[in-house]
Amino acid sequence: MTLSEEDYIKAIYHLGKGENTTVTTNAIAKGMDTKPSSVTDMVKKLSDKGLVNYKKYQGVTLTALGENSALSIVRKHRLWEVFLVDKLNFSWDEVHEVAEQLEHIKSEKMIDHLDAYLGFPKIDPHGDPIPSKDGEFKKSIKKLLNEASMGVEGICVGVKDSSVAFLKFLDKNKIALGDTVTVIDKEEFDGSLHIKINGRNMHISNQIASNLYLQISE
Amino acid sequence: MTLSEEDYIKAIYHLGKGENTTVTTNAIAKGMDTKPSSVTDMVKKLSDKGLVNYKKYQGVTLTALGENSALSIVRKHRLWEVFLVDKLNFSWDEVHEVAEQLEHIKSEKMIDHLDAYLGFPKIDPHGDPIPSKDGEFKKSIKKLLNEASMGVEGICVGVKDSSVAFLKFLDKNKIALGDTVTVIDKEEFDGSLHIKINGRNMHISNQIASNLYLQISE
DNA sequence: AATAATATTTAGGCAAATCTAAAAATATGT
DNA sequence: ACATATTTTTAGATTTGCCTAAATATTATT
Ligand SMILES: [Mn+2]
Ligand SMILES: [Mn+2]
Ligand SMILES: [Mn+2]
Ligand SMILES: [Mn+2]
Repeated sequence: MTLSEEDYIKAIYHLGKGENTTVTTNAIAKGMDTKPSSVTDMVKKLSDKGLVNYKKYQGVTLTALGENSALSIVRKHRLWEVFLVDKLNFSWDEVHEVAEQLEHIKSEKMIDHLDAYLGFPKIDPHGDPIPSKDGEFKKSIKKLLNEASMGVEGICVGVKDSSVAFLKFLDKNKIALGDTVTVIDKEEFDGSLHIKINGRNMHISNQIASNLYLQISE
Repeated sequence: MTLSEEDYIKAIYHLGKGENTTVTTNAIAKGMDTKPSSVTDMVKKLSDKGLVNYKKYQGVTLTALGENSALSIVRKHRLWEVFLVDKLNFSWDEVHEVAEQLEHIKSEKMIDHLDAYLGFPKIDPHGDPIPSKDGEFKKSIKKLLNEASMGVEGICVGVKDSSVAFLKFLDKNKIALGDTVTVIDKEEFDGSLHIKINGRNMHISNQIASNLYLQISE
């Protein structure tokens, strides 16, 4: 598989939301910042190679082979992201572009050794799950904290409001990315939440809760 | 610079022996396992970009810009080789092919952080020097073992032939980088050498001796 | 059901990097 | 010095991945 083919397969996988729903030509073009005619060309090629199911005007789905390939690329992408954050001190918002390149390096031995070296991580720096070598992983959902039901547990993986004021507030209150959060109780009146964060009980306003993303694994 | 341009620039650098000697079209073709006509095409392109000096039928040399680029690629290649050996437990005969891919990843921040993470190594797993960020490195004072005089003692710091076959031969015969070698005697007839390596006596052919670099302690 | 709007495909072309075959320049040998 | 051999360049073709413009299919609207 060429670099370009890999990027298409990965895009089709993501646009199909991990589940194998049909993806349209225009959606792929938008997702990859290219033209629909280019997508048609490539989709034919991928179909010839048995990576996607394609019938004119009907959109595409990944074949079993295509889905395996997609998971393998996603695995590499996310393992490299962990490497960049854990070992090279990149911050979570700097890794994507580099991982976009690293995911195409071809060496099964390298990626397996990297996996072991990183301690077989289960999620990447954005809280997304890392498929195992044989393509298995837990599905997870990203939700705003104020939309999580009572009792739900998740990992804090991002902010909606990235203003300095908000980030300073989080810092001051020792809320950081990667923290484990459990929803203990919700106040009907003002939408505020009682949560447990890294074992510590806290009461946070709805305004805060509606700007924190939680990754919830099923 | 494209991946292919980078590989050409690196090949020209190596064929020029690190010194900036003129390199011929055929030499590049051989070194890169491609055809002379392809080399001519690419060399024109590199010349247009100011990376090489080129006049028809006269061969090429790197410009200052070209040499800087070459050193930057060599730096990346060798740092990744150190990473693979030191962190991912690759052996020195397995790293070249993967480093050939990794050297093209574009992120200055990543390579500088990698350098620091590896502890600013000065040589790669084959004993070759690693250029610093600004393209400086100590020219290696290494000498081929078959060129060393009798009685000379040195440390094995690199190989000239880095083919898998040769590296495997060395492993099998327990010859490794860092080993201390003393030249006991030289056979005039076939150029073979009697050496002492880590206290063990050995008789090696001229072919082996002419592919092992020694750093001689004066 | 006919028309308009949108989505998708086809046709034809371009740039990068490669190749083969032929032509031109350079180097070598007597 | 001249013929021959070798090296290098040119000409023309191919593949991959992309593009624009035009044609065609599908979907939405009246
Ligand atoms: Mn990519
Ligand atoms: Mn990620
Ligand atoms: Mn390379
Ligand atoms: Mn090396």
